[in-house]
Formats: sequence, C-alpha cells, structure tokens
Amino acid sequence: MARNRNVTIREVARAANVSVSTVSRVLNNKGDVAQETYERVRAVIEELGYTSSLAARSMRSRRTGVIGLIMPDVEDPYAFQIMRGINRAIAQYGYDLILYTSGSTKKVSPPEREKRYVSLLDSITDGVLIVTPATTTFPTSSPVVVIDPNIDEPECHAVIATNYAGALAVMDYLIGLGHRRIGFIGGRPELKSAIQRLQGYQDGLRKAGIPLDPDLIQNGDYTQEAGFVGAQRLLRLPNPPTAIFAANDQTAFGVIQAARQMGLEVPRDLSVVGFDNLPETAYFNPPLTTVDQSIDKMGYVATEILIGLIRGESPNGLLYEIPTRLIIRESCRSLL
Amino acid sequence: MARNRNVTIREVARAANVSVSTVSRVLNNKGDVAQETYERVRAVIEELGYTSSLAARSMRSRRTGVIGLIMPDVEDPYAFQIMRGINRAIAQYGYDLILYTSGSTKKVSPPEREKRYVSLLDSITDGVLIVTPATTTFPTSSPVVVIDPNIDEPECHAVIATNYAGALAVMDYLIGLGHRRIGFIGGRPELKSAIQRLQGYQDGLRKAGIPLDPDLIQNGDYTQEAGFVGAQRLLRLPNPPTAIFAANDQTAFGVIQAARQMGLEVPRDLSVVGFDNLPETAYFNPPLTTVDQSIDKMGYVATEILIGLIRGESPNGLLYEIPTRLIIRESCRSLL
DNA sequence: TTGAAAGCGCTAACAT
DNA sequence: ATGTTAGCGCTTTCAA
Repeated sequence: MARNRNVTIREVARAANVSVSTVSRVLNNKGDVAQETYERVRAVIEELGYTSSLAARSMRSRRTGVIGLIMPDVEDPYAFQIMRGINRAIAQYGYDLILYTSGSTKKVSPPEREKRYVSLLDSITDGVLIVTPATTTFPTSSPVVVIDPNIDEPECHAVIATNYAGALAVMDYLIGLGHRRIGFIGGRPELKSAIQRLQGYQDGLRKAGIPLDPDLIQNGDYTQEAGFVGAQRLLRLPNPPTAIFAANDQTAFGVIQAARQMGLEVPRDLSVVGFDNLPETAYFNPPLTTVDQSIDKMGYVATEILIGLIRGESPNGLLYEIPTRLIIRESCRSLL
Repeated sequence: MARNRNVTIREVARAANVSVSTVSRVLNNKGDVAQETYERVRAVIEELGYTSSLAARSMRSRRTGVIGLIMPDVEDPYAFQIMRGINRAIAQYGYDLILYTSGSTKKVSPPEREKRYVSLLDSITDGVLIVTPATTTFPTSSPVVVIDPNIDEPECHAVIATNYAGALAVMDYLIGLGHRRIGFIGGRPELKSAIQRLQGYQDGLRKAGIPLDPDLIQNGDYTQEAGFVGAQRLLRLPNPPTAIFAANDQTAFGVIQAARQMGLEVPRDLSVVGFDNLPETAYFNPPLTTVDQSIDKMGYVATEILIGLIRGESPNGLLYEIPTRLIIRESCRSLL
C-alpha cells in the first residue's frame, strides 16, 4: 500500500554494508560488482525477504518486466479465453502480467475509459494489451497491441480473426449437406465480429444462388437467451429452416434448448452450427459443430507481438490475422 | 513503461498557471481550492488528457484506490468464479482492481511466491486478496484477506466455505433416497477442501450406520479425467455403487461420460451428485445436482472485509464462513 | 569496483 | 487559497 513498512533498498544496503547503488546493481545484475560483494548482498536480500517496490522501480527505470492487460469486462468468457493465451505467452517469455479493472468510471465512454487505463498502466508496465477496444489511438509512448478491435482500420498493432471467412465456411458446409433454408441468429450488431459473420452468412447464400429470406435472420446479442428466442421465432415460421447458424456458441446452446422444448431432436430434425469454440462448448449435448477462432491464440500472438515491440523489433504490418477453422463435431445432415 | 512521455502534473500546473500542489489538491478534491481555480485546472486536465501516474501516486500517498488480487492460476475456473464476486464488490465500492500473475518464478515454492507477490502489489495497492494461498503470513502492513486458504488456522483474515457440511448434506440426500452403496471420487488430496469433502462422505455413511467400503473411494484431482477413470473403476466392481458423489462438478461430468460409455443412463441407472456449481455446470446434460458453494460470494465477502480493513474497521474474528447449499437439479432416485 | 547525488512524478507538511 | 519544499524507493550518471 504505501506507508510500506516493508524492507527497502536502504535497509538492505545498511545490512550488507554497501551503498544503495551497489544493491541496485546487484538487483539488476549489472555485472560490475565484485563476486564477494554480490553474494553478500544477495544473501542479505534473501534473509530480509526484500522485494523491490514496483512503484519506485517503474518510476525510475525503463523496464519493469510487466505487461498490462485491459479487458472490457473480466466476466466475459471470450475475453477470458484470450487471457489464457496471453498467460501462456508471458510464461514463455518470462514476463509478469497485470490485469487492470475499474469498478467505478462506468459513466465514462469506452474510448475515454480505455485511454485512461492505458496511461495508468503505462506508468508501471513495459507495454499494454487491450481486448476488443473501441478506439486504437492511445496517448502513450510504450507499445500497445489491441486484440479484436471494434475498429475498421486500427491505428496501432492489432490481432484479428477471420470472422468473415469462418462464416463463409459454415455456409459452404451446410449448403454442401443439402440445406437450402438456413436460419441465422446474429451477435451484438454494433460489433464488427457480428457484422462480418452476418456478411458471411449472406454471401454464402448468394454464392450458392439461394435467395435471401429476411424472415430467416434474427437479431441477437451473443447470449443464450437470444438463441432461445430467435430459434423459437425461426422454428414457428410457416416454412421453418432446416438448419440454424448461430453467431456464437452460447447462442447455439439457446437454439438447441428451444428446439428441444419444441420437441425437435438435434441434429435429426434440425442442424445447428455455432461460431466460437470456448472450452465449455465441450459440455454441449449433442456436440456442436463450430467455427474455432483459436481465441486463445489471438492472445498468445498479440503478446508475442507486444514483447517484440518492447524489445525494439518492428513487425511488418499493423494487422495480424488469425485464421478460423471449422470443427465438425456432429454431422449436420440434410433434412431434404 | 516508464520513459513516459505522458503529460505530468508539472505540465498541467504550467498550463493552468498554478503550482503543482494546487493541481494535486484538485486531483484529490481537497476542497481548499478556489472554485475558479478548481475549474480551470480541471479543464486543463481534461484538455491535456492527464492521468496521474499510479507509480508516483502510490509512492507518496497512503491511498491508491486499488485492490490487488493474487490467484494461483488464472486459468482455474474456480478462481475465476471467485474473481466474479470480487469484481462485483469493487464495482459497488468504487475501487479498482489489479490482478497480478507471474510468468516466471515457477521454480519458487508457492509460499515464497505468494509473499513476493504480496509485497509487490503492496507497493501499488491499498490491500491484497489471495485465492487459495499456501501460507497466511505476509510481510506487509497493508491488510490482506485470503480466500479458501489451504491452512488449518489462518493467521490473517480468511473467507472459507463449509465444505464439510455440504458433503454431509449430499450424503443425507442420497441416503434419504434409499442409496446404500455410494461411491466417492475425491479431489486433490493435498487440498483442505478435498479432505473435508471426503470427511463429510465418510461421516455421512457413519451417521446412517452404513459400513465404509474402501473400494468405493477413488482418488481424484478435481478434473474431468479423474471422474471418468474413477467412475469406470467403480462401475466395474462386482457390486457397483448405485450413486456416485464426485468431489467437484468437472469430476461429475467425467462420471456421467463414463457411465454413458458403459451403457448406463443417468440418473435412471446411476445417481450422480457433484460439489461446486460453476456456471458451465448449467450446460450439463442431464442437469447435475450439486452443492453450491456460492464461490463468487466468497470473493464478494472477502472484498467487503478487505475494504472494511482498509477503512480502519476491525471485524469480529479472523474467519468468515460462507454456507454451502444443495441444489437439486435432477432427482437422484434410488435403484433399490 | 564502489559511493554520492540527482531526480522520476507525486503528496503532504509547512509557509505565506 | 496557494506556493515552496522535502522526500517516497529506486536507477543512473558522475566521481572517486
């Protein structure tokens, strides 16, 4: 906290009978310390259980060995999955990670909030990662890498997924099975990912020469409820779809529940495909065919890029795309 | 990062034509600033997009408004669920949260690691929360609250769950349904929670006068695999159990899978009950009867206690117990 | 190889 | 009501 009664570098110095600068040299392995002195200081550090203050360290030095992470919502399973990948990367490269969340400032607009967080973390980290930001311009000199930004042309290094291609793959698959009436339940319409998935749905139909039926497109918001409600609407149509493409796995789960409640068996009576492939998707019954975004990989790659930037490397471009791939878990047969 | 080219309090002061201390007063709403000056400074702060450096702030001041969180493993869904509760609390009380994870130092023993993290966070937070720590003595003056410590008599404020009572409730329930042969698949045997659940299993049988059959107890480690393997062993016994009590929900999922693979229908042929009730448990099919630990509530309460301590309040005792409760999702009928 | 001293950005006395 | 000043714990010149 602050009025820290913890042992400081001064106490270590006194106990080891050296100056603070010598202790600092030992801490940072500067090398220009006599072997004997080095060991004595190390011993004292050990004995006193000394840990240098992150606050003081980051105030003076360029490098802290800590990476900052900002997430829109810690509770978001999607963001959490990204964190898994980040975690792998920091372990691999020997960095520490600080995740910052604010309880207050809900009244501030997202871009403002993000900027505030970045400059906050900026003071104690070597670089910052942001998940699904609403802006990509940040008032900082230290590197920033954004993951899945909700911005068309990011102005900083960004890692994105091939949402459009993934949605197209789903449509190719379903159409290939013989489906002609395919319903779609969308994600949060203000998000780029949702727009791209819808686009893939539409273009997939177009490519196959199947006319677009507006009745078959339902709004959603990436929740299970949206899937449930949307599926009910779709299945009650005079001419219901034989397959439903849900904007994410949770929505797909809602679809399956609605179908069941209406006495339909999945996949016998209805084919269901989802986007995303979070770990809990594995618990679904029946197993769900999904588009795997390698969400955690986005986190991993973003961290790798960030660490490269910290080390002074400069990647080719600003954008890095992680390919999606279709995982067929349960055959979605044609009903025709 | 550090060589922060960000705007500092000095630049704000110069732009607003006041001294740094006046800016500091405005920032901290000290009140003894002229209305006019206050507004001018606020305007400049806004204009320059100034954010005070966490590092510098925490070095000088007692209060940072930030709470630190240390988790054994960010990937652990149990710990994540606790974080949900913490998140609710910090939102409620207007604090910020910093989660600290280290990629390196895997070689250090857990207690040492925890101490290191605490003193690290200590320098930038007002208090620290630790999930399932291996120690409860920390070299810090700022308050620490531990959640579900793996220590019998914690030496700092601790929030724990009534694991034993919960396990007992499961046994009462199953025995009440008529079950006499009840299998048990344990959790990580080095953890207190696992020991207490096993104890509840054994005492539940004893209470009902049912002799303990060692064959019915399988080791586990809180994973799905452990449930799968353990259930296979149990169900292949000459005299297999009619019900299985799994140490947590993931293990229960493994049990269900094993039973299915052996041609048994749950719950018709086998009753399954789990401990824990993470959100993904809701996706299980058939619905699982579990002991809800209110895991997130543990996080919430711990945060409340910590904030109280920060504010100088002193709770009654060191220990706070969160009651568990049995959630009956699917009737576990007797097979006798 | 080591120490002394300056100063990072900020807050909190103490002056005015 | 505002400014001046002394550090917080650390790293980093610069001297010795």
